Amino acid sequence: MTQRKSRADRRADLIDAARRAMIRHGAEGVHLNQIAEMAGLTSGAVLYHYPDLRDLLIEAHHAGMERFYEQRIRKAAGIADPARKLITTIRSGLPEGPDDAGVRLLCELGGAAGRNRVYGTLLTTLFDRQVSMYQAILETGAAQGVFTLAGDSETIGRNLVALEDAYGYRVVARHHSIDAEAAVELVLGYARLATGNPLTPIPR
Amino acid sequence: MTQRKSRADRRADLIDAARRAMIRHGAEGVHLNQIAEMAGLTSGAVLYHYPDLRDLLIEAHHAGMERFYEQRIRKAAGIADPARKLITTIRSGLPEGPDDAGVRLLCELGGAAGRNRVYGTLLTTLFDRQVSMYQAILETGAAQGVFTLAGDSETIGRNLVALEDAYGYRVVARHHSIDAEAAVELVLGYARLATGNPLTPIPR
DNA sequence: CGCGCATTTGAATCTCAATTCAACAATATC
DNA sequence: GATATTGTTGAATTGAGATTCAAATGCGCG
Repeated sequence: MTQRKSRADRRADLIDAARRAMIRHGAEGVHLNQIAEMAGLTSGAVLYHYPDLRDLLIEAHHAGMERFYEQRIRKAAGIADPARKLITTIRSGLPEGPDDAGVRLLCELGGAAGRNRVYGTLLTTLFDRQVSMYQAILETGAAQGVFTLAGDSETIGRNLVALEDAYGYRVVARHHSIDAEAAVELVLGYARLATGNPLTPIPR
Repeated sequence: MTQRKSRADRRADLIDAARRAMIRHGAEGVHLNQIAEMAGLTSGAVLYHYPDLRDLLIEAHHAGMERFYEQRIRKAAGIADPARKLITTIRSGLPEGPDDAGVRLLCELGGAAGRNRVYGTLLTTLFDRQVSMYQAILETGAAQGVFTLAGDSETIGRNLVALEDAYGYRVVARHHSIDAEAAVELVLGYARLATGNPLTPIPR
C-alpha cells in the first residue's frame, strides 16, 4: 500500500495531483482516476478525502493561482529600481514556454469562467490583484520621476495584465512567431510607451 | 419524426447545434445527446452524419470563428474614415455582454488550444487574420496622415487583438467593473496612444 | 502490547453516455 | 407508382468512469 499520511498532508498531495492532472487533461476533461494515479492512490482514497470532486478541483485551481501570484511577488521582491522591477514582473507573468504549468492552468480556466461563477470569481480576483501589483510599481516609478505615465496607473496596470494574459495564450497555443521571448518584448513595448522609460533589459 | 433533410443541410444544422451546445456546456464537456437535442434529433442521427464527434466539434469551432471574423469585416466594410473604422472594428471584437455567443466560443477554445494542436492552429490563424485586418486600417490611416503610429503596424495590431482577447475574457467572466463598455474604452485608450488620434466616438 | 481510529484498497455495483443496428419513413429516380 | 436510396428512430449493447463498502492495514496511544 502507498505510504499512509495524515489528513492535511494527503489533501495537500491531492491538490497538487489534481493541478497536474488538469494541466494534462484539461480543467473539465480530467477524470477521478487520473487524479488518483497522479497521487499514487486509488480512486476510493481520493473520494474519501473529497467526496465531491468539484471541491478538490476548485481548491486545486485556487492553489495554482496562489502559487502563480506568490511566485511573481517573490521574483520582484528584492528589486528597488522601478524599471528593473517592472521588467522582472512582466517576465514573470508570461510563460517560459508552451508547457509552462502555471500559465497552462490559468488558460484552462478561461473558458470555464464564463459558465462557472466560482471560476469566474477566482480569475477576476487574480486579475485585480495583478493590476494592483503593477499599480504599485508604476506609482513608485512615477513618484521617483523615472516613469512618465501616459494615463492613470489603473488603466496601464490593466493593460499590462491583459497583454500578458493574451500573449500567454498565444505562447501556450504555440503561435509560430510569438514565442516566450517575443511575448515579453511585445508587453515591454507597451510598457515603454506607457511609462516613457526605455526599460532596457539591463539598465545601468 | 423530425423533418428529413439533405446531407448538406443537416450537416449545417448540426454544426450550428454543436456550436450552441458547446457554448452552453463547454467545448470539452459537451455530450453527444446535448448536440442531438439542440438539433432536434436523436444521437443516432448525429452519428450517422459524423461518425467521429471530434470532426463535428472541429467544424463547429471553425464555423464559429469564420462567422466571428466575417461579421467584423462586414461591420467595418462601408466605413472610409480610418478613425471611425478603427473604432467600429474595436467594438466588433469585444463581446456585447457576458453571454455573447461568438466570444464565448472563442474563450472555450483557449484552454484546449494548449493540449490540442488543431485547436491551437485554429486560434493562431484567427489571431493572425485579425492582426492583418488591423494593420490594413492602421496603414491606411498613417498614409492619410490621420494616424501617427507609435510603432510598427504589426506590433500595434497584435496588441489591439491581444487586448480585445483578454478583455473579452474579463467581460465573459463577469468582472465587476470591466463590463462591455469599459472594455471598449480600455482598448480605445490604447488605440489613441498608439495612433495619436483622439478617436472620439462620433468624429466630425 | 493491544485497542481503536483513520486511511487505503479492491472488488462489486451503479450510472450514464457512446455505439450499434435492424426497422422504418421520406425522398429521389426511373 | 414501384423501386432504390438516404435519413432517422428507438431499443439493445457496450464500455468507461463514478460510487460504494467491507475488509485490510498502518498508526497513535493508553
